[in-house]
Amino acid sequence: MPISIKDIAQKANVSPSTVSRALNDHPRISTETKKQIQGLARSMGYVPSQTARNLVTQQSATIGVAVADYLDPFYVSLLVSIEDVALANNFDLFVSSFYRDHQREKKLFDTFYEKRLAGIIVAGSLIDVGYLPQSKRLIPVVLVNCVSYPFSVSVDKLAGAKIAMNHLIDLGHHRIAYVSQDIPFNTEFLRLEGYRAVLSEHGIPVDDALIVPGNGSVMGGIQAVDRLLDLDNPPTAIFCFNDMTAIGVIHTLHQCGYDIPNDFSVIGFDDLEIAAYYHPPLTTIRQPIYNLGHRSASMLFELIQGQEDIQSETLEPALIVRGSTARAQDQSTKKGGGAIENV
Amino acid sequence: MPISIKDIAQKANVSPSTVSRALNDHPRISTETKKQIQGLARSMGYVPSQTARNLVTQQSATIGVAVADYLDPFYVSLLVSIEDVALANNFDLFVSSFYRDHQREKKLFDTFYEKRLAGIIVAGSLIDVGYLPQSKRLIPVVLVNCVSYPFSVSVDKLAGAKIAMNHLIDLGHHRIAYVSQDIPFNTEFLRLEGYRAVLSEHGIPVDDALIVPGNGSVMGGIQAVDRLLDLDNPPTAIFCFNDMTAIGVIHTLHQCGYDIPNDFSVIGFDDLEIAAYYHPPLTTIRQPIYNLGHRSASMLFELIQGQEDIQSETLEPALIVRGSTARAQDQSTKKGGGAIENV
DNA sequence: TCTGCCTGCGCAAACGTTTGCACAGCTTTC
DNA sequence: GAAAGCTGTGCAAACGTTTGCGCAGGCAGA
Repeated sequence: MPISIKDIAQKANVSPSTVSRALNDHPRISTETKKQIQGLARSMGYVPSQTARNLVTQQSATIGVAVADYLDPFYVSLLVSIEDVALANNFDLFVSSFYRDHQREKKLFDTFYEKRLAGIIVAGSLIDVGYLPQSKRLIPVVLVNCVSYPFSVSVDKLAGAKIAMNHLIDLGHHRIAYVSQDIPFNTEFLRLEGYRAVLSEHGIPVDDALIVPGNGSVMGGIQAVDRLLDLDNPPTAIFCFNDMTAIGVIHTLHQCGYDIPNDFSVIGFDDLEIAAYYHPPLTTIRQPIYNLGHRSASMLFELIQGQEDIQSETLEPALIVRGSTARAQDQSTKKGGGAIENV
Repeated sequence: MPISIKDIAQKANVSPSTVSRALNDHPRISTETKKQIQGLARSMGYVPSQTARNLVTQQSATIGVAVADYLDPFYVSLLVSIEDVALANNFDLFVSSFYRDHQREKKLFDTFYEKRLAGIIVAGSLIDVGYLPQSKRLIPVVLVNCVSYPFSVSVDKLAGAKIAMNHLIDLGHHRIAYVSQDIPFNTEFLRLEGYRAVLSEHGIPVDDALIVPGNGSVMGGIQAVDRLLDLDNPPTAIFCFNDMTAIGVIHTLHQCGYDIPNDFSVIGFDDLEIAAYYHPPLTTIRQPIYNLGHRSASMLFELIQGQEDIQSETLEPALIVRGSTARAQDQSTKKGGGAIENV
């Protein structure tokens, strides 16, 4: 039984409404009683109940954030940038991870709704447009990296994949593997599309054996390498779904005695903090994570405030060249063009 | 205006209380009306309001978790294990990071209290015993890694530091640096104490120049190396506050052209996932993170349920030898014992 | 002096639930 | 056949706030 506004009212010989007004700096209250009540509240250790306030005002100052997996630092960084915006608006965050499980994602959404949160941001959603009917339930939802949803902020994955592939091809690689994500959702498709498109542009046939499944984590990269090394004709470069995958890939190649980047070029996606500090430092495609979170949160607040003219946004990725990619060893001077048969 | 229990009541021609009982599987309700009301609720898209429920029952099924910094994977892993226990108890988590800022930590605690959460777990607290008077406010608080607090679960940092130091000394190192944490709180002191104790045990004088400040992040490790390499008589081994620091240390040593572990042995603390996948894989002191979170959460639930006989717990760390430490180059056969003067 | 406005405060309803109590109708027990 | 118990439901209070409305007293303007 924490102390309530009524307890203060009783002690101050005023009504609860006066106390409420005093604590909320209501204009129609004398400065004298205001001071007195505020002092009393402090000395009695009063802490307002958000629960009661939310119930009566029918709104809450917290937004829900669901991320695919907060063991992936990408999502944590995203969280931090979202938090910045939320704090600036005096909102706080209810965050949770659904561990890339769409059942848990749906359940999480219910939880958010039971808590009557002011709005929701979902990053790495597996149920995508599933939010369309749900969001009729009068609570704004912004999706991160989901272009099919009307209120979303995304990084252009297709462009990112193309930049990565062009980088590898510019280095003279033409036998390039792609380690994917096992869960087929849009950002995965776009990367694959970019992979294929760039190969075609350079007249390199797509070899399906070089497209191996990962799962977005280190372990996925490890398993992928096992498959790639078993190939009769292994790749010379590996484009990875994300940095965590790339770390798994490089780690395993190291374990097998290979040198990176001399034996294999490896490129990641995300540009996590660890990418710069890994050994070798990772060449990767940078997602502008801070902007991604910042814009998503800003968009959500615009929705909460009832703005109408809101449009999805797309941010551009960038190539960050570090130490995990290098010129292809064998036919390093053959650059692009022409249908080059595998060795 | 989401639909409420009253809307259902009206449609079903019963009282709100009947609806409430039907939805909560109250025993004294006919199976017939129960079925009908539950079906109606589903078809009308009813979602109960936790806000209202919490207000009337004066309790909530969510616990607050404050971590020092969720950019450090250690705390994220901790979160995951806490979440496991919470979910098993049908509670959810309100998590937030205070970024090693004690102002933000205090503010966070207020937020938790305003939300009238059922209990609180704080990991990496900077205000320690500050929770003693606060916790009189009838909300249970469990601290992780804070031995001075009566309800806490900690890893024996002193033992961990000693194990790390003994490992280095066993490898023939006697000029060993320690990269600390800048914020002086208890787990920092304990590591330093272990560092000093083991040196003394082996008759090695403590050289204060070898104790350099970090800050628990990669950047701290980077800056520490700059200072260590400037020394007239640099160390041959480096004991780091945690794995993130160790990564910064190794990265910088690599940048300077050194080989790890041949030129320098580096040992971390925590055993993050990345530790196993770094290059070289990190030798480190494993904190039993899963148990740490699991026991903390369990303890919190015991407190919530009003159990009385609750005692703090201490978990033991373990040495994980991987590739970042090796036998000292020069006088590798001199092992332990005797007062060995620095070269 | 009367009218009207402003100031400072209280009353009471409302938010959406839960739950103790009451009670009507039925069934069982002796 | 009366007493006692059980079953299913409704009433109303309660949780801790906020806020529209009302009102008393003071003050200014005419």
